[in-house]
Amino acid sequence: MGSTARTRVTLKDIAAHAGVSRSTVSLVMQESELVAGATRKRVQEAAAALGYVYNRGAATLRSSRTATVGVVVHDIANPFFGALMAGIDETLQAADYIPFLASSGDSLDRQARFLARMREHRVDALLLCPAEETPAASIEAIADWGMPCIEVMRHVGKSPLGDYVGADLRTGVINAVRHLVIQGHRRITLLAGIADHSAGRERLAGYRHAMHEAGLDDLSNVDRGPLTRCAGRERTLALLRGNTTPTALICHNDLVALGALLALSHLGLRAGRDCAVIGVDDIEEAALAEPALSSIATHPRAIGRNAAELALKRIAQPEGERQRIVLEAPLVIRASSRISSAVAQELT
Amino acid sequence: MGSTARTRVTLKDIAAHAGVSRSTVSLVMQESELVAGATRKRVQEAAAALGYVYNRGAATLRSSRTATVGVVVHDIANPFFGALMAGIDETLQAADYIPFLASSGDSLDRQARFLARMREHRVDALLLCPAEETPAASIEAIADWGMPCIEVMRHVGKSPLGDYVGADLRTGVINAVRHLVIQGHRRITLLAGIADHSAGRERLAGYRHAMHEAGLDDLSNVDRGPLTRCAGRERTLALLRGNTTPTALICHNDLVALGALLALSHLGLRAGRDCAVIGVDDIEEAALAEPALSSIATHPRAIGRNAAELALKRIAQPEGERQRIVLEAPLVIRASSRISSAVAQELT
DNA sequence: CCTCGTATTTGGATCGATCCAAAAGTGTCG
DNA sequence: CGACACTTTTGGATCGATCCAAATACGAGG
Repeated sequence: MGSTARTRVTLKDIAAHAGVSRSTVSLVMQESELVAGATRKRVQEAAAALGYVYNRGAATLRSSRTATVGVVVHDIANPFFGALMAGIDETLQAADYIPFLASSGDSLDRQARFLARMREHRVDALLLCPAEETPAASIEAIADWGMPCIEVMRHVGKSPLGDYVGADLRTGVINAVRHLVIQGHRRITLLAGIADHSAGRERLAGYRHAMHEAGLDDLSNVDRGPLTRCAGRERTLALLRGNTTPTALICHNDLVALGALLALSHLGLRAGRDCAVIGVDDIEEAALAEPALSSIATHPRAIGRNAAELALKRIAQPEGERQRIVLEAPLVIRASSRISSAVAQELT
Repeated sequence: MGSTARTRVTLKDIAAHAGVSRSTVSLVMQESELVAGATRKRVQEAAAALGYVYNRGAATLRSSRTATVGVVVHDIANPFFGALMAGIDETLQAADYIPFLASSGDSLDRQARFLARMREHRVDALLLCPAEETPAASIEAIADWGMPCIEVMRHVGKSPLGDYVGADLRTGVINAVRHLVIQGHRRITLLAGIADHSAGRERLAGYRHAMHEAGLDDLSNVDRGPLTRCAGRERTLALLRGNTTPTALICHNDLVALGALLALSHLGLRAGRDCAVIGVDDIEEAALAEPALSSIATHPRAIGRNAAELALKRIAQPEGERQRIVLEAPLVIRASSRISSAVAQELT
């Protein structure tokens, strides 16, 4: 197979070899229906014989389609975004698109630099988990560039400006609170993050709504802090040493919840019996924790798939009606929030 | 800021606005030293005033540099590869390069499709964790295409054909076995994967070497199976129910090891006291498991950084001498492999 | 003032595809 | 046989940058 490094094969070479014009070869490459079957075959054979490699850059220059999509996440090392990316990759691969990836580290500066680069590369669309504090103007600017942008998981402003794909965390948290209330819990604390973004606000709204519904407004308690496993452990320890200790914790994500489980076992308490714990995301680890962790499942892979599909649709119809896809975030009940260890069940 | 959608600004427009030629503007964009300071400033101001966006596609057509790099991993949802990717992204961002990402799912077919696409996009280099069973010919073919390729974590063939970045798992496993032997363990089982690739062979070589060194050849026991957390649990249960039960387990990766911990606690046994467990990768979760998991640290982020740096170097010097970078994989000793719970220490 | 070397600037060709309007080929039918 | 409709094919212009050899500007020295 090893070919000698001769000069690069272009459409012109194929045209000469197959006895047709450049234009015809181009049409074949674009899988156009215009060209006759016999001709198409001859051209394809010539291309194969010469070892032709399509030059997408050259095609882009004329047609301004790149078959690429830009993806920005906060931190690709976080398993949640890994799974999200897996869903995106899967869908794009099937459509012969390829993702450019960047981690913003929740820094506006890095996000801006990446966006500028994506613009230079003329990606066909952008999948953006906006960094904290991203101003609405940035999203509008992207639209202004003529670049379709899908906001994923978070959106800037009160409600999404354009296309959006996320999980229904509000309902998820409401279900979680109801599930706890039914079991007799009254002092339910929300372990939230510090930053103020849509995904955090949704959780908070669900929590407030459900606590109010249960007549527990005056027992509402929101604890704000960092969102790592370690922080979850420390914050839980602090809460349990306070004077009004909660009987149940709803955590911003599973990492924090797993930290909370560590804190409980460190104090010799049993999650579920002594204090209920519920996380968010239902990462793989949740089911295998000891005791198994109840969690509001956000299905990152499915979100990734939906977001990528929406991006492809928007590329095809740039002016189509904007969509807002909100996937269900069902509560998965496991031992960490059950007094008795009855069989696992799911609430919608 | 919202500009109306007028026709796209090109070098020609800037040239007209600044009263110079296209060529001069081009030189400014390339940050060439040739152009006089005053002219440069005038051009830059004109570009800013007109809202110019560099068209990298057009530049590529002529210069055949894309400022992109292709990255192939097996599964981006795996936290190990997430961390690896974070290191790659970090390094590339600093150099104004951008990664294309694809998950091969360890499928040769998907890998081949992605490689073909990368070729069409003319990436400047490739970072490849080769899928299982990748033939050496594929790697040679990539080189033949004139595309620098860095093998990461795994390499095809006995030893790397070209550039390679990985971790010294052989020494890591040797240290693990020695650490166990010193504590009196003799029946040490290696929980390996099924596939035959370099990373698996290195672990095995280390294991065989150290067992031989300790005169334990006839007690060597390699168990092959799937590499998930669940599989780790099941495989450990099966081993402990066998007739010659191991007193220590060295697991292919931390996921398997965490599964092993679950199995032990399920049987009412305590890891470290009743059976030692050591994993590979030292993922974040390892330190927080209960009991804390000993692990051979592969530092995926550092590997990602090194691999990306090597790629950049190879782009600058395509014909430079091939490199083989093998990072240390130190054994991090925690409670899961210690009889007494002495303070944590590290072995090199 | 002219010459020569160095520092800047420039026009035209070029990279490799697509687009478009027009040309060529094919078949049907009065 | 010629008109007409329809299917295929084609040449030239074009996308927006870079490359290169040649032109020009500038300054110092004779």
